[in-house]
Amino acid sequence: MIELRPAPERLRAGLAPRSGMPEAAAVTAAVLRNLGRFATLTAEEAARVAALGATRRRWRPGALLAADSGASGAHFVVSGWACRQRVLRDGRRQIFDFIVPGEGFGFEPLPLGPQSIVALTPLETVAAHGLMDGGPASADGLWRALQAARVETCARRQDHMLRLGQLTAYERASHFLLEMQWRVGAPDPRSFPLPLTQEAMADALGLSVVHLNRVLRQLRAAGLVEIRGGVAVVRDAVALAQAAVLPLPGKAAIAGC
Amino acid sequence: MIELRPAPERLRAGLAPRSGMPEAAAVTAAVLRNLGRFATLTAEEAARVAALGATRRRWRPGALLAADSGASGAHFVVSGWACRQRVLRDGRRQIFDFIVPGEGFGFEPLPLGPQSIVALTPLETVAAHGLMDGGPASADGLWRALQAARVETCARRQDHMLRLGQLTAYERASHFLLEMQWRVGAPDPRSFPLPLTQEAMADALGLSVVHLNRVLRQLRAAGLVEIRGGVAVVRDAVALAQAAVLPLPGKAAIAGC
DNA sequence: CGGTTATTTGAAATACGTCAATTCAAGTGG
DNA sequence: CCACTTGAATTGACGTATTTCAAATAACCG
Repeated sequence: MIELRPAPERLRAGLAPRSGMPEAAAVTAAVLRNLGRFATLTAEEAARVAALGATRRRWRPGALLAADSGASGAHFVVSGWACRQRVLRDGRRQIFDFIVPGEGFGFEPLPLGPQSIVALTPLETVAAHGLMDGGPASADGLWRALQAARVETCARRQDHMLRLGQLTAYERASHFLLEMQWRVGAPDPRSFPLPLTQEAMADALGLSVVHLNRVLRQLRAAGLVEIRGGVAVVRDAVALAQAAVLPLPGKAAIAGC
Repeated sequence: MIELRPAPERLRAGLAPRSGMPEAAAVTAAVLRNLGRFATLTAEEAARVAALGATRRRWRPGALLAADSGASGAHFVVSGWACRQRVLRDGRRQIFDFIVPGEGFGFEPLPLGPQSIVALTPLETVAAHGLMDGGPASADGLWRALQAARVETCARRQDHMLRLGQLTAYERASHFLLEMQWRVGAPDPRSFPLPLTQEAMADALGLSVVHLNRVLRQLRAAGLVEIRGGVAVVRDAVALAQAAVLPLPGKAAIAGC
């Protein structure tokens, strides 16, 4: 049986080529798209975000973006994927959360404890300095979007705890993939970029790589979802949601810290 | 072999009798002790907290203190234990966190998500309304204490994720007991109140009751810790800490650019 | 193309869950 | 003080989910 050849760039799926736009704005397109999910921004606010493009910085996979007491300031990831994680002496690591293009980190005013933020793919960030200069009043939409994003992050953490504590491996994987589909929000609802190694997913879901691999094979065999070349293809969204047990924080479901 | 008889009140260990104090202040003693862990309060601030005693309210085990979108306001638990939890349709439940005497809930400005706060023992709360009237400046110590408590809560949640995702049952139980010892901060460092059923602990740690029971038996047999009559007795703190696999800040990340 | 890292698969070990029953402690009412 | 009840703790036997070990592809990268 002849397999279709996966796309040439495997782990670059998070890097979207944006050719037709003015350079500065193109950099922060993902950020605008993401913030737009939470609140509508005024033209002035959008311009303020676009201006951040000047501070672009590149990182390679494995780079440490921020460490423990991370007073490194607020940033947005404009392309590529990162994660928050913590590593034990014996090598076990727990990934607390992934950071996808358009999302930020370091907005918490206080140190968050012994965690570090690490690039999982080639990555680009921009600094979020001065975004809120002038206080909440001067940029209401921005402020509300950032606030809402933080709330959603909290909700996601709860979902993650529930996954780790109560769901089976099969349910965990399904639920995780659904969450990612919803977060990444690709134009085509039937597939979305997922430039993660199985090892990274396993460390997030609290499973061994081997077992995650088997579970993914099950999902593939059952015709629910298929991951190939850094892209996840959803073949049966209904069945996938059913396998995931938990409803996603799609609408009114939102959690506090 | 004759066993010592456990204390008569089994699950009441969280209810400390405070007889020698003036009534109003006695109610909130646990709150003052807890906030004192994070910042020193002025006499004026302490009085403000003590005044909350007038709003005392009682709940019985199983009572629902706050529900999903619970805009029920901020409260302190002054005696007894509660938890934040979420229950699945099929009955599985994940306990996200326990709330011990002196700790508060509902301080988040935003709606709680699909979680509820439930009493695990007979419980008393006071409302925290008006605590911060006049803004942060008027009660600096209080404000810093509450802020620090919130940060600690976040850190605890990360610890919990790490427990659920990476630690074995034995390690989970050890780590959990250590955390509780530290939080409850009893006068005698060799024992502390733990008025939780094994079912509650199991639901927090993502284990079945039966297996948790076996793990606790192992810990007892190994001479590390013993739970009896709602009180945990730490017999070998060093070995317990060792079993808990104290996690360390993430490294394993390449410093790159 | 060769070296490296990721994915995939098999077989065996084990950690953990389920089912079912027993014990134990505390409460109730006679 | 003694049946009787109820809920929690405990234990055994057994099934299953998940891990570990080991090795073989397959994909990627310079």
